[in-house]
Amino acid sequence: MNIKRAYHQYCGLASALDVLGERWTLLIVRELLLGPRRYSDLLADLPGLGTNLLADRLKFLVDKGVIRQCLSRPAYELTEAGALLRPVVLDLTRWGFGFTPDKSTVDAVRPRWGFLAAETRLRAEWAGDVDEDYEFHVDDEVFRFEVRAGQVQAAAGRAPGQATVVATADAVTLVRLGSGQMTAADALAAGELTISGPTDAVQRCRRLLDLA
Amino acid sequence: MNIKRAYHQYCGLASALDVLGERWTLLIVRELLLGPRRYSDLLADLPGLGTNLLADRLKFLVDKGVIRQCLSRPAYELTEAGALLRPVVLDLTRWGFGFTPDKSTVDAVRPRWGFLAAETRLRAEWAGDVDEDYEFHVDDEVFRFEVRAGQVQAAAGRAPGQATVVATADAVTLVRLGSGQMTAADALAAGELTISGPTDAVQRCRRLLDLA
DNA sequence: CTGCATCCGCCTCGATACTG
DNA sequence: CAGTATCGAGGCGGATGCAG
Repeated sequence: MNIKRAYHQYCGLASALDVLGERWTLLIVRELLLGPRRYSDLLADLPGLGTNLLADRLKFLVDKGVIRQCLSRPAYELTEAGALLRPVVLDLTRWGFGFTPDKSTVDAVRPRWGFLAAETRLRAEWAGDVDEDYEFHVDDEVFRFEVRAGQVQAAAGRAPGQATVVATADAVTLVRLGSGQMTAADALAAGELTISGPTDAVQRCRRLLDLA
Repeated sequence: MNIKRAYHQYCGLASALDVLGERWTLLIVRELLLGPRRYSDLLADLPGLGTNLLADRLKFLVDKGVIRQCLSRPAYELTEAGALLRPVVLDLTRWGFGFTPDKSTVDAVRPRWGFLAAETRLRAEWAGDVDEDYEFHVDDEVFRFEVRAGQVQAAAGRAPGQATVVATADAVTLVRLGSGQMTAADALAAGELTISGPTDAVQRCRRLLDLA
């Protein structure tokens, strides 16, 4: 059980795949990108993943230093090394949109996958020198972008204070937007995406997320 | 055989992994990053990969539009969609260097993996407004960076014309450099890396590849 | 020899049942 | 709730066969 299959290649990519290459592993990382999650949450959001396999993967990732158990709560979170995977996951997600078919009934959808699709459109260089939060209400869950000093942070949950802008959409719409199957203009016109708040802040939010 | 295991998630990352997530797939893409390669080359450079599995993977990637058979030669090459994976592969490689152990005798090494490690250090924003080629002689193979109008292209083989700079190193040294196990200064001092050419061009080459 | 296809043993995966 | 134990099915790895 401890003898894992490895590529045994002296190469960074092979090393990365020795850690992340097995089935479900990168999807578990994706689930943790927006903050800590519990075992049962992961299991519920990854249909088809067996409970034994989830336990194996979590143990392995903890051992590799990609994730860790939270100190305060019974949950898992990314370590600093794991958080470095965010650009990789976003790049891969963008690339994968070229292969995402139209929503079929057999496909599962989750609010955070929609929010992740929104994040793939994030152009951090447009983060103005403002201090504001943009909330995304996706189906029944809430996420946010925190803009601070030209940096943008994505996380689950409501904004700490009052959000400057509140966007509302369902997950399918956000994935359609991210994959280019639908334009922001169309989604807004159809009422499938709403962005409310002060006009100038809404403009900044739309520019930041390429929702022109 | 045609019923492949898929995640059935409406998410770009899951779509990407449905294409790239199986064993060996991304390593095959890596092998094609520097130009077309033949079936037997791939087999030789991917020890442990069975011949049937390589045939399956190639067929699958052709079907997905990530690679294609060359028209002129009996070889496979990346399509435009496949070439878009370059930043993903480079990012993953960089990340994986954090998990690359010191060279052990059981690990395979290939010249192009060394060159890839060099490319992970490429900072295209430092590509000056020059027209020159930097050749890398890695073990018994030759690769090059072509700098043209602020863009950099990496490929296998000698430079079309006369290379402005010629760097020489073995693959292990380049992976050590890429993974931060060794500094360029140390490699140069030890003679494990040599960079020859006009002084100013050598400087540009070193700056471009963070070999200060 | 190159470019695969076939066969076989093993290990991983996925589902279910069970436990602290 | 958070895992562990078990087991059938299928993907994987290695050896071999075979056509061009």
